[in-house]
Amino acid sequence: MSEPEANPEPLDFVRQIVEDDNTSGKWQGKVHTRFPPEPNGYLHVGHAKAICLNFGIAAENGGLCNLRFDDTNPEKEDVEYVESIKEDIRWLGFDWEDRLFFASDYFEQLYEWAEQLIRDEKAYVCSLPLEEIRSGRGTPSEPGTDSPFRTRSVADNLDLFHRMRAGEFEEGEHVLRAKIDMSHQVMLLRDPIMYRIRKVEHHRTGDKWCIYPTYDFTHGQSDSIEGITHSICTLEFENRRPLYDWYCEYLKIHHPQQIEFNRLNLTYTLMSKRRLLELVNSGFVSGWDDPRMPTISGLRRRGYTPQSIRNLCATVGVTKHNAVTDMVVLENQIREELNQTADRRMVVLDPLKVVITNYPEGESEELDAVNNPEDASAGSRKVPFGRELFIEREDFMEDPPRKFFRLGPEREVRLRWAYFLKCNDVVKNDAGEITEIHCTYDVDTKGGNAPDGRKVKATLHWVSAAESVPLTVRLYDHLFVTEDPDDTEDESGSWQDNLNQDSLKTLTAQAEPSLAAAEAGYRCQFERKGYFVVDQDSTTDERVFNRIVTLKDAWARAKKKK
RNA sequence: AACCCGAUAGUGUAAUGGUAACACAACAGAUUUUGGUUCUGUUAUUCCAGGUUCGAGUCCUGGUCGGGUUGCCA
Repeated sequence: MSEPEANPEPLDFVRQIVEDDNTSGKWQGKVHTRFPPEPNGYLHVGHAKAICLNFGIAAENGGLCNLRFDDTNPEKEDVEYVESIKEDIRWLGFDWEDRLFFASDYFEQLYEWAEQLIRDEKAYVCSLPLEEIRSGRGTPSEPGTDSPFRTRSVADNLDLFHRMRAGEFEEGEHVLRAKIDMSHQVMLLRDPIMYRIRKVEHHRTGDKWCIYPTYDFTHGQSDSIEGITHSICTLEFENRRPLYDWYCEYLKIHHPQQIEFNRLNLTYTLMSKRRLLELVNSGFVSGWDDPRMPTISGLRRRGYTPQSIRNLCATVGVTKHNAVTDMVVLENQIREELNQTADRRMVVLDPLKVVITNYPEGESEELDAVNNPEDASAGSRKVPFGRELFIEREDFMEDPPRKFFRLGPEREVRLRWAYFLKCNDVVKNDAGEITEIHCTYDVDTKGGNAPDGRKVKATLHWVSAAESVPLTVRLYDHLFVTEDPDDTEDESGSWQDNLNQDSLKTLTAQAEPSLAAAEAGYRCQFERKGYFVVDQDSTTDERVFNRIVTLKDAWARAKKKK
C-alpha cells in the first residue's frame, strides 16, 4: 500500500525542526516567522537568503511571515532605509500583506515589561560610567564584579527609571540592567543592558522617547507579541539565545524558538552593511544601487532577476557552519535563466572596420536573424548588411596562434546570419596599428550556409558600419580582486587595498539598429559577449547598457592557461 | 587556560546506525550558424585518535583546526 516516495526533496535542518514541531503539535500546527531587518542600510543578497527562508518556510507550511523593522537604535536608522527594504522584498517576490510591524510600536509595552522586571527584582538602574560597566564585566575567563547599584531598592529603581524616561538625566548617566549573574560563563548574561539614554530623534517616534531598549530586550519580546513560533536568525546571534530565553521566561510571555543558520557569503565581495556603507560614502561606488554592489538594489540594477536570486538562495543550502559560496554559482543562475529567455542581439564592443571589396558600392540589404535559438517563439528580426562592417577587434589576428579559429589573412569565417567572409588584405597606419581589413564575401553563402558544403571554424558577430548605432556600455567586474576581501598581502593591509580598480570600464560600442529604442530594464544577450541590461541612466540620445555577466568563454580560459 | 557553535571531493550541500552521493568548478570528448547552449565521460570526499556496535560520516570520550562571545550596535 505505502509506496516509498520518489526522492523527496531533503529538508534543511531548519525546515526539519519546523516539520518535527508540526508532527509533535508543539505549536498546534501553527508556523509564524518574521524577517526583522534593522533600517540602517540597504538589503544585500545575504538578506535575500533570510527572506527566502522565512517567507518560504511560512508559505510551505500554510503559515505567515511578518516584516518587522528592528528599529531600536535611532542614531543609525532612517526612513530611506525602511522604504528601500520594503521595495527590495517586494521585488524579490514576497508579500507581508498587512503584517508590517516596527519594534518601536512596542516601546510602551517594553517599558512596562522593564518595570515588571524591576518590581520582580530582576532589573536595576546602574549609574556606573560606561568604562566601569565594561571593566566590571570581567573577561571570558575571569568573573565580573557586582555593580554597587545592584542592590538599589525597587522603589529607587522605579523612580530613577521613570526619571530616565522623563529626560531628567544626560546620556550615559544611567542605564537599566537585567540582574542575572556577574560571574556567568556566558558574558552576555553578566547583567546586560536593557535601556540606555539617547536624546536622539527617532525616525518613527520622533522625540517621544529619550530612552531606547537594546536589541536583546526588544527582539524576543517583539517575536512574542507577534506570536512568532520560529525565530530564525543568523549564527552570530547564537550566543544571545540564552538571553532571548531568559527574558521570555522571566516575563512569562509566549516563548518562540530561536534557530540560527549560516549566513550567505560570496567570493569577491562582502556582506557587511558597515563596510558597504563605507564604500558608498567613499565614493568608490555610485551608491547603494551601484551595479557592483551585492545589495539587492545593486543586483537589480546590474540586471539580475528576482528568480535568479531566489534560485541562488535555494541552491546554497542552510546549515550551521560558515560557508563561502563561489560567485559563479550566482552568475550561473542568471546565465541559465537568460539563456532561455533573452533575445540575442549583435553589438561590437571594440570595432574594427571591414571593407568587403566585392560588395557593390552604395548598396545594402536586410538579413533575417534569429532572436533566440533556445526559443522558437521569439521569432526573428531584420539586420542591415552592407559593404562596410564592424567586427570585434579581437576576432582578427594578423598572425594567429595555433588554436585561434577566428579571422586572419586568407582565412574564411562566417558572419552570423549573413555570409562567409574571407580576409585578403590588412591596412595599417603609420604606427603599425591595423585600421581596417579588406575582405571578400561569398554571395552564395547568404544566411550562413555554403551550398558546396564547406565548413568554417568560426562565426563572428558584426554590425553594418553605416547603419549601426552607438551605445554606452558599462563592463562590470568583481568588486574585489581577491576571493576574500580580508586576504591582504601584509597584516597592516585593509580590505580596501583589495578593491578592484578595474571593476568598471565604460566604452562606446556599435550596435545593430534594433537596440536604439531599447527601454530601461530590457535584457538581451550581446552575441558571444554576455548578457546586458538597459540602465536607468539611459536617455533618448544615449542608451546605456550594463553587462550583467559574460558568457562562458572557453577561448579566454584557454588563453589564460598559457 | 572560560563558554557556545562547527568540520563530508576545489566550493556548496545530501546521506536521519546499513553500498558515501548531488550541484557547481576543473579536465577530456561529441554536437553546434554564439569558442554560448546541449550531451557523454574523467579526476577527487567523511579533521585526528580511541570507544560502543555485526556494522559509524552519523552515537560516546579525548584531541586538532576554524568561527563566535569581552558594544550603552543589530
